[in-house]
Amino acid sequence: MSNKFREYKNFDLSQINKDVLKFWENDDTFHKSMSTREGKPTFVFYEGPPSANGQPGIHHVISRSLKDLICRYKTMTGFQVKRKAGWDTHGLPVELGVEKTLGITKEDIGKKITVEEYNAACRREVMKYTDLWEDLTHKMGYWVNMDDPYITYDNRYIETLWNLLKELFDKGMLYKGYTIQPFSPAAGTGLSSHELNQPGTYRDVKDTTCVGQFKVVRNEISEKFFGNEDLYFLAWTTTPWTLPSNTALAVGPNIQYVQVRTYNPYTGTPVSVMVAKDLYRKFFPEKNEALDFDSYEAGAKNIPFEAVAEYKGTDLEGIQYEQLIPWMKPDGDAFRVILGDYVTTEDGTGIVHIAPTFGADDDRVAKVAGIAPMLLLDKEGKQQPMVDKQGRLFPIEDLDAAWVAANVDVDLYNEFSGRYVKNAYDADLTEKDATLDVDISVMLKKENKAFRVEKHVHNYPHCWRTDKPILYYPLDSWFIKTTAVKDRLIELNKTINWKPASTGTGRFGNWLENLVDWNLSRSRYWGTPLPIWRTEDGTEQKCIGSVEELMAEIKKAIEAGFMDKNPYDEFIVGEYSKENYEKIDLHRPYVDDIYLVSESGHKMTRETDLIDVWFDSGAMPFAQMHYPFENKENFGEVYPADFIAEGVDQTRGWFFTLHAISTMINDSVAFKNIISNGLVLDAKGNKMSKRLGNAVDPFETIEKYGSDPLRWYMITNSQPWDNLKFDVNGVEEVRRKFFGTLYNTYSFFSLYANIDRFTYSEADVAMEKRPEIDRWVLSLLNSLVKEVNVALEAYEPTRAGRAINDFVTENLSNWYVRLCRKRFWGGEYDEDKISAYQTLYTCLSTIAKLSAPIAPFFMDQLYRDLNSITNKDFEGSVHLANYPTVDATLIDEKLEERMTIAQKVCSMVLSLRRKEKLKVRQPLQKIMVPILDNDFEAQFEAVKDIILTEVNVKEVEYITANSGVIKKKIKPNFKTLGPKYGKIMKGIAGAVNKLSQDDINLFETNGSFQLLVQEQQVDLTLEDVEIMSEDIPGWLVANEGALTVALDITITESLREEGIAREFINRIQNIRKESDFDVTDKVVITIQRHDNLNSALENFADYISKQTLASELSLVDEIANDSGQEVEIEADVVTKIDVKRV
RNA sequence: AGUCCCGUAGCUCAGCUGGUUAGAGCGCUACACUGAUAAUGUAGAGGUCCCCAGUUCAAGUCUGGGCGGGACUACCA
Repeated sequence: MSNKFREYKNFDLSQINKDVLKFWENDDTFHKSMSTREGKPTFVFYEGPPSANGQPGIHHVISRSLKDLICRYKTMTGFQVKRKAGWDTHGLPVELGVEKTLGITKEDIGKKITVEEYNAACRREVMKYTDLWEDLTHKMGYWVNMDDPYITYDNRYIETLWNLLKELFDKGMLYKGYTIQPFSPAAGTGLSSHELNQPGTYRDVKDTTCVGQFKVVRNEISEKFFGNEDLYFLAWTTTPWTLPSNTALAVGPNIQYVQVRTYNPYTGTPVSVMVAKDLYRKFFPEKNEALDFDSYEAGAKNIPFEAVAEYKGTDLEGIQYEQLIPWMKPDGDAFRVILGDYVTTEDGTGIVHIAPTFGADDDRVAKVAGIAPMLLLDKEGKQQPMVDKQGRLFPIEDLDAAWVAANVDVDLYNEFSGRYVKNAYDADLTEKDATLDVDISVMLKKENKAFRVEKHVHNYPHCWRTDKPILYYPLDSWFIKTTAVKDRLIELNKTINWKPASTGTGRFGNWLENLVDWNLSRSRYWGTPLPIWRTEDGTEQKCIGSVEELMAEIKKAIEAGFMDKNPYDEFIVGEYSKENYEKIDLHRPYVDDIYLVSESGHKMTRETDLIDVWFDSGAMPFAQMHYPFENKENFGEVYPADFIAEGVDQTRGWFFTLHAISTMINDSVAFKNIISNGLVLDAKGNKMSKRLGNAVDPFETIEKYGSDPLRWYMITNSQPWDNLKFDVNGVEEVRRKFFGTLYNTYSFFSLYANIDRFTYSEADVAMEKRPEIDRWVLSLLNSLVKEVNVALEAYEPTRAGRAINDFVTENLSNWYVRLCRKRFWGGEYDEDKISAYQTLYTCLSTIAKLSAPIAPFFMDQLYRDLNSITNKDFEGSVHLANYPTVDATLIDEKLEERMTIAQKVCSMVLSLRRKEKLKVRQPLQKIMVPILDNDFEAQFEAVKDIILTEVNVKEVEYITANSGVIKKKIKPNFKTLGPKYGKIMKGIAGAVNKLSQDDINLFETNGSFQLLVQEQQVDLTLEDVEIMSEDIPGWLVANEGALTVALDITITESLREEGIAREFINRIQNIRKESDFDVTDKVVITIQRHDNLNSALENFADYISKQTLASELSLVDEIANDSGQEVEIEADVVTKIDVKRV
């Protein structure tokens, strides 16, 4: 094997990507990265399962890069990081995909196609794009263990879910309740939100609306609001049929309300009403303000009014009112004013009528305030809303007689019992018939309970199948009582390290604060079935927690005669193999065919609901291990997770369900650290979508650039939690700027190392023997190592990547390598040269390790290219190596500081040369630097040589502060003076800036100075100001911050000749290069005489020869036309050079 | 509508606990350099730090209110 460093012809990251993938495959590096860490502390990572029924996009690359880099980093720092891949396989998107593929709708399931066939299609559909996903995972270098992924439709996975559900059931945390959902009485079915989003469902309709007048109960709370008249709240509704179900009124906490004295327009009764200030002009036009109160007659068109008081919403909270339509009584607290954060003053009265059974918001705020809904008891003993499933006010005869006797005012209700709430639901009625809304409104008018009744056009959703209006209606659902553990959820959340913190305290924290019970039910087919069986009357129920338990219950059911045979007969209890679990299917329709027997011997059927797919994924810490059936003892090794990362859109999804299930089951967090990343937008900041055609194909990008620049770009361009405006040009820039520079640096190293046969076989050159610049770059390198470690420990990869980027492009390449080039080429293979090689090698190797988590491909290549030759700390792959740790003894802040001075001075001198049009090749005699303190002189002296070489100047002259030639500048130090003097700060600044040179000198000698500013004495010390040199009159001077440099631009004859010599060297080098000579070839040089050049050539012949590896340099009178090359040394000074290889 | 994120040069982003010339890279223009060369250096142009108030001696930075972009949740009398 060659012991030369590999040299590249061209730089192709895409090719490197492929080469390294092949290497990892052959070497089995991923598995090694886990097996070599056997016995080490574990770092637990959870993979949020993607759904494989959609294609992977570029946005998946960013969250997976984040996941991957943390896991690789932790591996390198010595942890064993197991990470199991997973697939999310259930849910609506899969079903919709299948419906589209098969050309059917939900209604066809069970009719045109059996549930069995349908679910089989789902099972096929869901894994449609697994190949693509695995390909992306592979190509982008996302290391996750795909040997044995968890799959949510797997029976073992479902069995764990059942087990968890049973645990919740046993704890009393699983209950059946209702939620308000869109419901179509005409179709007799609930509608999903996506059905409601079908085009054409929202239509403008004209309905009778009613402003109800709710009479306030006069008591201690309300007394202060009362005058002579009765007091009422006004609340508007577009659905008067819900008024009988009213149980509360909501006001906006920050809305202003006015109390107005007036007359009811329909009855002429004097009343006092409460309405939002922003809206009261709608009811009380300005023109009526002047009307006389006493001369008002009932029925007159213009009604006098008078605003008497103003209140804030919060002032009204708790006021009680009389039930508007007292047909029946709710069971519990009701009829008071509550606060609703969603109340607006856009329309209506700014006071919202609350009917918890017919509005989702209503239900929510009522629950929070402890207000009871209006529920009836039907003949079956079930609680019902006031409207039945056909859309009728519940017929009295359908209600429980005893309940009716106790709660219903039958005389009042009889007139309305059985009426349809919308005429559209009644086949016998037409648009012309009076609606329930109208009849109720008329009734209220008569009873002095309506303030305004009018027709109103509004937007209302309709059933997409029947075209009839939908109702928001309470439908049965199973819930998890998450509110019972709300405090604990909040408490545990505080222990989680969120990146960014605001998502944890804000978005997630607020979500927990406003937690409602988790609605678990889904009326679909492809998902985890709810394992609850019930008797017909609902009095007995069983929750099944395992297949074993189900088998036992089936056996009982067979004995009781409810089942003929056990469909899961072949299943072997206690045998956890894949094969065994493939013998059964816990999905619908199979579980639906299972009937069980209750304790009292009744037949039980399964609740047909599926569970929310988010329960599937949130339970993955348990279910991926088939806990507790397997892995019960070692569960603690993989729980809780140290780290997860997903898009911020998962906050209320996966993040919540993980947290909630873990808290409920184990009273523990599910994850300790979390990065929630933002979205990937297109270059213009628009959301990417396939439909708009602005989506970026990750495969194309990786193919073109390799995944390293893509990953590096995504990580370093913006903080992960900010949205990323994805621009391919940025990827290209990263490729060129960062990877290109690093590649160039390596190429430079390998080129010369191979020439010198450097293989790091020598012992390390002692630090104190290394030149300043080596110690400097190593100091910076260690500062970098420290910073990168800190950043990654804090889960802030952006900071880490940016720091590495700066070091490589600025310090290593543009400064270290540029200044050290001459040390590598030519000359002896001495200690200085070895030191240079070792230093550069260390930098490159360390950078490879530091960057490996972010750019795993190129860095592995680089690491192996370097270490396979030297065998220094060679672990076969960078991903098996140990992450660099800081050697604090190598960090020298003074050294870093003075090199910064050197860099600045060089840049200043170069800038001066440029202004004077003095080429850098022209040597100059000296620069002058003002020295204001001893420390600065020492610092400068240490980097003097570097500066002089870099700017091609022969010497430096220090000018001391008191030499009198320096013009000084003084600036106030706001940080020290501000707190001391406050208000007169501006005056002080003005006075300080005006100080003369003599004042400054006096200040410096005395160490203090007094000023009188705005009649106040100000004592300044040197701490309070910054004194710096500004100018050296008579010289060419540059200034930057506190630094000042003067350049002597006199060119003596000797300097001129040296300049000419360097011009020649440059031309000769060019010729060598054009002639394709090898860097080490010796040459013979012949130059044609020229009067302007001769003496320079004679005086600097040795210098020229040495620099160009010439064994002979001779001057001739003329070089024949067919040989040699014409060169221009200065303007109009032309001669010929002939360079021949020996 | 609520909650959260973002708004600084043409573009992508820094700017620590408030401190006085607001920075970098890319792009643009000009010049230089040339044994890292499909590199590199120097300089220049380019900013009402989204707007309005407030706190402060001092605000890109803190507070309040808007506006714009995005996400999630919800959906209305």
